[in-house]
Amino acid sequence: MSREPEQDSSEDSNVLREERIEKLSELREKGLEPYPHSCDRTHELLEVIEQYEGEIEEGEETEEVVKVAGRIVGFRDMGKACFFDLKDGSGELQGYTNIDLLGEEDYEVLKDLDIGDFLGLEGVVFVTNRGELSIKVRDFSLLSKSLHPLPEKWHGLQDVEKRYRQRYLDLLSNESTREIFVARSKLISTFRNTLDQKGFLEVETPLMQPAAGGATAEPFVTYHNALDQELYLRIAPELYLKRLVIGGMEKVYELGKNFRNEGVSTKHNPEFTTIEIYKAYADYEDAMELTEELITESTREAIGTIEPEIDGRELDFSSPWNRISMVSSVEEATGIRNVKEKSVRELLKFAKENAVELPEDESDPTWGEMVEVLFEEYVEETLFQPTFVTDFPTDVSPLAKTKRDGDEELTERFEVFVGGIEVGNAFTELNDPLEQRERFESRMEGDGEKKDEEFLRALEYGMPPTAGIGIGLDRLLMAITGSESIREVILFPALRRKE
RNA sequence: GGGUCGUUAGCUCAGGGGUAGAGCAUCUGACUUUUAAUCAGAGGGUCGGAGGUUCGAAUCCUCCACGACCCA
Repeated sequence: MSREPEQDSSEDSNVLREERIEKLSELREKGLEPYPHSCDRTHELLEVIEQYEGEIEEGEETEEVVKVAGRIVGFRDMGKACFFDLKDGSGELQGYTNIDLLGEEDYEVLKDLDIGDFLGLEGVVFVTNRGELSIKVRDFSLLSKSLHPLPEKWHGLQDVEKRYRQRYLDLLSNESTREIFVARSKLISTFRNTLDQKGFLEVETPLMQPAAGGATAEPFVTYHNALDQELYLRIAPELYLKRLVIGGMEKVYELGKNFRNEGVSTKHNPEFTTIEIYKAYADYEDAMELTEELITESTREAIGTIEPEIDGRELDFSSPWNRISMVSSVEEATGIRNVKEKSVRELLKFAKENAVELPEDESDPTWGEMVEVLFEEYVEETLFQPTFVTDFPTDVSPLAKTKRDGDEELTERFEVFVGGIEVGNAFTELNDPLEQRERFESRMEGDGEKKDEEFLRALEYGMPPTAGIGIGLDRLLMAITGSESIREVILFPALRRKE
């Protein structure tokens, strides 16, 4: 069902906006264009600060004339002189001018500008009586007029809904928000740089797939008219990336979005960003080593430390990280002995006695599913320090190879936990095509991993021993910034359309 | 999907049956080195929406919308 877009009812057609629109025509009457095409600048604000901070004595001023630009974020009118704060992408700098510097006519124009307007300034740099580096403005030009007042500068924008819907205001008025997204950018580029340096190729595989595989999740469905078929937004790139390994691309990664048509929560957004990495001739031990390096280095670049304080505790990424097998972790946390030998019935009994709720759709759980349920209930959120949880049960790991010691109940699979959050999942990839077919088929009854004939055919051509890693970048960013909600690390999180 | 809480001026927030409030922002005036500038004055509201109870509702009740948190 499509609906006509509705008039934006939040548009505050109020007095403040009317006043500023009135100012637009006044400016044009004076021959000043409020939206010029370009501006001439010599310095970013931070460059001015770095060049002159501590270099000028109080009362002195530079001979060099600088041209800067930015948004007015504060204005202090003293009558025939005024101070204002200019902000650009690099930083903030105070401007000073007076009626003698500008002449009466220009000075009146300047005083009539509003907080939020973009301004180009020309002047010399000096230090005020109070010791603040400032620019003494001899000329200015309006670069862009703002029609709405900015959020109050002291408290910033607090309304959570408005922060998400109008993220630009959040970014402008809350420095901590800006820092998170700068960190996000650095995190992502460090993953890329590190892998590129190691000779990995970045690849792109379909976001729209004829069958949604590689994970267990409800997909979004869409439709291609010319092909006359349904397509699914991918829930994971895994099965395509393995085809590439089969095709001889032995070290590949893909960084991008996955889509899952499921609940929205503090840990789930319908579209989220992951990086998946495949390396031929490697196993999950190698994967742990690579995961540790990638996460540590990208954390260092993103937030400037590998020992951040989160919730009053020090999160320490120093090597080596903790490793514990899933079964041992469950034994430790629940007190159940010899989980490996316990029957499904015994584990179910324990769960029932301890009021552990099973997933709705698990009427007839397997041993592995029970171990996983107990792990999630008793262990997961206790894993504050970076930890590898290894050797997942086979029946919850349909794409992972079983243990090399012959134990078919367990796989060479691990998940990484940081700050109590699952941030990664990796395994020695199952490359036996006939076993993979059986694994798919034994799970066909449930809602598990769907069989993908095209993928199975590719696997039958032969895939070398391979390690695969998936890391949730939103989750990782949450963990290292101490964000309580995934919405704090996604610029435009999914929200219900507002009427 | 269920529970709890929230939605009041552009922003941040008070007010919990009896005339709609403050600070910042805006507007007017004063002030030529201020910095949350200061001082004097003014304007600004469908109290999220719709019903209901009441002599009277921002306030109590019901439903709806959106959001936050917890649970599924």
